[in-house]
Amino acid sequence: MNKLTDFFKVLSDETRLRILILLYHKKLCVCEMCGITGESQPKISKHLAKLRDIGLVKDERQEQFIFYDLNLNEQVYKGILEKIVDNINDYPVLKSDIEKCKHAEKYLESCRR
Amino acid sequence: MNKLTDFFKVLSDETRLRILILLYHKKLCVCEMCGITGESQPKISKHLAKLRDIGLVKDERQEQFIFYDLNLNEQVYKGILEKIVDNINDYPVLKSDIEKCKHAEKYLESCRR
DNA sequence: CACTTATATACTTATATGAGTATATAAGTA
DNA sequence: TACTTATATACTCATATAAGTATATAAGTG
Repeated sequence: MNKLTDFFKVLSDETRLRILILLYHKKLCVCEMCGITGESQPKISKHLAKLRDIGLVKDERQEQFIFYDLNLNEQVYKGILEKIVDNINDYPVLKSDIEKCKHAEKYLESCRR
Repeated sequence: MNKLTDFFKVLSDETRLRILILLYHKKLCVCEMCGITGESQPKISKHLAKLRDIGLVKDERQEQFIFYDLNLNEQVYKGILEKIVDNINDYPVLKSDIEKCKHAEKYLESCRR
């Protein structure tokens, strides 16, 4: 059951929740996630590291960028994220993130600030 | 969204998760929950207090006992608990709790140890 | 009204967690 | 091979959290 409670601990942090909901929709690289969420790179990277450690995401380098993708083995986890997405209108921040992620590429250029 | 992340923080503690899944099945008093889970009374009470504070459970006195019941306003929350229950075979502790809660009354007598 | 019982809370302590800043690493490019 | 860029990690500090023990409270009972 630790795996389940650990999963909920992941979701209990807003930044991580935003990341997971983003990745639920699209494979993204770190600087895209920074751009979309407005959070700093170390912050995003650190949370991604946690997600990676417990196997919820996987990373893959594509040229200069490292792209992250969901890696949800358990059906339960997928179902829970799905519940949130189904009620996305209740969560404006998540909804706005998803909108922005449709044009994620534009955050690639502006990666360096 | 804080409400959502707070909900997940609730679920990230094993004791609270056990309590919520129990209450999902049956209205219970504190000492029944202690008996079923094997956890101490202050521990259970403290976690119930948190659940009460954020409005996830409601309490009601019946004679000597104070019974707790789920108070899930949001459909999302109900849906998430449902996902867990649907996969209860993956979580032996929760499954055993539910079994025990079918005979919860017997923990009323033995409340005082 | 004293006593018991069920539950709640206070206090202490140990541990975990997250943020920010600075720095390291590793791959790509000139 | 030096330089840049993208990402990861280390370090520090402030805050949050959970557990255990002791104690308070509030209702019921003799």
